[in-house]
This record gives sequence, C-alpha cells and structure tokens, in this order.
Amino acid sequence: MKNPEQTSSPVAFVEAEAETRRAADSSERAYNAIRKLLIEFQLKPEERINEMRLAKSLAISRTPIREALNRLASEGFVSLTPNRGFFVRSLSTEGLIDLYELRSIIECAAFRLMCERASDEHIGRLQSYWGKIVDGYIDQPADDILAEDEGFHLLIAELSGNPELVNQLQAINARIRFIRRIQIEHRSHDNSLISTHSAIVEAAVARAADEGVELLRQHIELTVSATQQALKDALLRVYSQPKPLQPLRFGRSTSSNG
Amino acid sequence: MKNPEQTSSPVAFVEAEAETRRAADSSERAYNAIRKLLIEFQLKPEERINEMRLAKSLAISRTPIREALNRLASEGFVSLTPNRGFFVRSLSTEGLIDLYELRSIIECAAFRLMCERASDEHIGRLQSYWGKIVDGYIDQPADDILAEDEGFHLLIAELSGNPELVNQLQAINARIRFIRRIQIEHRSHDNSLISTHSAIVEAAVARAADEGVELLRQHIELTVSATQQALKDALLRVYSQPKPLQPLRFGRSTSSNG
DNA sequence: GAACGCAATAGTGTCGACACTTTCTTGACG
DNA sequence: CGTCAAGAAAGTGTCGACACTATTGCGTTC
Repeated sequence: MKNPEQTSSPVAFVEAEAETRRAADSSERAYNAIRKLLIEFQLKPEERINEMRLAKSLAISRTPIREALNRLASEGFVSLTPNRGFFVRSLSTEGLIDLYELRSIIECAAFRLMCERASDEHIGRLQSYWGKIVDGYIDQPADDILAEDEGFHLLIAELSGNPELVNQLQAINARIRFIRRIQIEHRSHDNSLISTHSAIVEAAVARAADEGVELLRQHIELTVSATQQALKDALLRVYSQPKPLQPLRFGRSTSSNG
Repeated sequence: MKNPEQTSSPVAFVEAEAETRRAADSSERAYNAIRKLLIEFQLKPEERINEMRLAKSLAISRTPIREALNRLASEGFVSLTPNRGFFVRSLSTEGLIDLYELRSIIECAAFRLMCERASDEHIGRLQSYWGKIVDGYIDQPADDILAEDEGFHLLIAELSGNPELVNQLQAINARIRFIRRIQIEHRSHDNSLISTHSAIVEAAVARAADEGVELLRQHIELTVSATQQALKDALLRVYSQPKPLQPLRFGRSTSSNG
C-alpha cells in the first residue's frame, strides 16, 4: 500500500533548471519523487506531509526530504507552518486562475519582447520548432503534447532574450502541469490549439506583436475556462468518492490510511 | 545553557519577530541573517559560501544554514553546484536589467488589472496611502523611502486581486533591493519620483489603464538607467580598491574575518 | 625548474539521535 | 454524558558525527 519505487520518471520535461539547481543525489531524488507524488495527487491537497513516513518510503533520511520540501515550498507546491510541518498546497479554482493569469502576463510580454528583439534567425527557430511537431501533434500521448506545448511557449520566452522570463515560466508550468495534463486528456481544445499555435508563429514571423499577444491571451484564457472543468475532474480523481457538486470544499476528508 | 539571548549578531533588519516563540526559528534567523549579508555585500558576488564558517558565526548548526541557503537559492540570491556548495549570485548589469524588466512587466499588468477590477474604495486606499506618505517623502532615510516605495507598488499588486502578482513582486523586490537602496542614496531621481507616483495615482482614480501603464513603464525604465550607475558604485563599495574601469571583473578577495 | 601524482586538509551531503512542540489518548470531574 | 486536563505518543526542528568529494600542499620524476 505504500509507494515503493515510483522512480519510473513519467515526466521527463524540459527542466533545464539552469543555474540554480542540481543537488547531489538524495536531495534531488527526494525532490523529484515528492513532486511526482504531488502532481499525481498521491499527496492530496491540504494534507499534512509526514516527513518520517516519506523518508522511510524513499529509504533516505529526513534531511534531504526536508531540503526537497523547502524547495517545493519556495515553488509554491507546499507550504510550511512553523511547528507543524509541511502541507500540500490547496487546490482552488481561484488559485489556478491566478496562476494562469500570471502565465498569460509573462507569455504575452515575452512575445512582445521577442518581436522587438529576436533576430530573423531566432524567429526561424520558433518556426521550425513548430513545423517539426505540428504533424500528428494531437495524436500523441498527453504527456508528449504537454511537453511539446511547454517547449513551444518556453521557446518564445527564451527568444525574448530575458532569462528571468524563462525561469518564471518554468516555475509556473511546474505548478499547473498537473491540471494541464488532465485538460489535455479531455482533449477539450483539440485543433483550435494547432491553428492558434500556427497563427502565433505567423504573427511572430510578421513581427506583429499586438496581434500575437492577442492570440496568446485568448489562447490562454480559453484554456482557463477549460480548466474549471478539468479541476472538477481532478477533484473526483483525488477523492474517489463521487461527492457530487462540492468540488471546492476541503473539510476533514476521511483520514484513511494508517 | 544552550541559547543565550545573544542577539549581538550583525542583524537588525526587520526584526519584528519577538513574539511568543523561542525555539524553532533558527532557520528563519539564518535566512534573515544571510540575506542581510548578501544585500550588504558582506558576502561578495560569485564568492563561495562556507557553511561551516556561517554556522559558527551565527552560533547555530549547519542544518538551518542549509535550509536558509536552499530557500535563498530558489529566490535567486545564491546558486548551488553539486558537490561544491553554494555561491553568491553574480552581479551583472544584464541580470539586473532583466529583473527590472520583469518587474515592469508584472507591475504594468497589475496596474491594468487594478483599473479593471478594483472597487472605488480600493482605489481610494491607494490614494490615501500615497497621500499619507507624500509629505516629506524624499527627506527620509533611504531605507524608509525604499520601504514606502515598495509598499506603494505592492499595494497596486494587491489591488489587482491576483495574489500571485504580489508574490512575484515581493520576490523581485527582495532581489533588487540592494541596488535600489544605493540608487536612492544617490537621489538620482529626486522629485520626478514624487510627481510620477502622484500621476500614477491620478491615472488609477481615473481608471486610465493605458496612461498609468505608460507612466509605470517609464518610471521603471528611467530607474534602470540610473541602475547602471548605481551598479558601478556598488562594485566600488564591494571591492574597496579603486580598480578604475573593470566593473564586472570578480577576482578572489581575501576574507578579512571579523 | 615545471608538470605530475599522491597525501593531507577542508568542506559538502547525509545520517541517526535528541529536545521541544503538537496531537492523541485516557481518565477525572462537573 | 460531556468537558477538560494530564500523560503518552507522534512529529518537527536542530544538532553533532561521519562518509565521501573537492581542493590544497608537498614531494617526486623528468
């Protein structure tokens, strides 16, 4: 009933993580493992995280566990209450919408900067990136779609020339990835996604900043509305009981497990 | 007999934490202390951080030191290299400009959202906040100017209704605070700062999003150019030797111990 | 005299232990 | 019967120690 070895690494995303990170073994492993548990809701929203149990199940001591949790706290995955330990971030519609809004802000700004600054050659990279993956794009597994979509948007951030934007976007992506995956499994935006991406590329080529920004904004905002549905779905997944329509209540959910 | 109440450490920044806690705050103390060292350049850019020495000088063990450093790493103050430890973030003009650009992006977006969403009563809070501090604003100590300026911009972020924007802005502020303080000591923008802030408030009252955003953008961009000069000044401060015009070289400086 | 390799030193990454705090259990009292 | 309190159990926060890695210093070889 525990989770013996989940190191199968299902999500090997872009994670360049650049300058600031790459700890030695245990810590890194703990980080990846715990993040996976969070993304997959094996640790449930607002649940208290038991360091000792985690340590035992990962077969390492509490020190690297705590380092990983601290890192996850800085990234907004969990929160830390003084003498009571770490808690899984709560899952609320508003919180997610705020994140999407932030994402939209960052991406739109990145696009605009890219239009102003990137060389034609750079824009060409965006064009060819999209050109390479557009065929059969939606026929892939959800994880691949997600990775390539993130890659696309991340490339725009890179081409803005501001590495801080890349960092921010990566952090945001990590936090909304779980819900995006569910969304994609719903296929709730199918080929409008493809045509939008193509249009964005065209706008980039034409250096039409305003137009591209508008496309991006709509693209992301459209995603937000789908998110609401995906969120309900996620909650059903988490609390297998089909509590019909109370998706945002987190009271004391049955403290099973032992 | 273990913890004497010896607060003779060189930390006196925001210590408003004299509440009912006595233990369990080593980590927090370490965080504040190290951050102060970083902000004041007592730990110099690209310098390797010696955990043991820090631990000894703060009279706590390495565990909370490492927790604090991990936190600072997530916030971009320091970086971590696998088996070699933590290093102070490098200090480059480009890096700072990137941060200012990010700040501009966040703040402009926040202002726009505030115009769209905030109630008149909320806008009134901004108005009264500024009204309260505008008198004698530039005649205060640099730290007070800085705090109130940050408060002003942070209030806009709050009034945007998106707490993520507040978080982002706070993180950015922390990273550029050291250079902003130096800037303010230069008085390099004097009363244009006041008139600009006033104009921003007026734009908010009039819900003139475009106008306010433009004011903000210029306000921040103007600051950026002053930053370049402040940076040179900072570097002189750090490396007391007046190496004439090699502001971005970081050699090895012997630690003078204290 | 310089480059190389080896030993000694310094420093990080991780561990198990312990003190103190929170939470749960049990029993007395109204 | 419910409320509260004291003790027990569980859990976090911090510590000192140790293993392993990087760095430094020294002696050897060419």
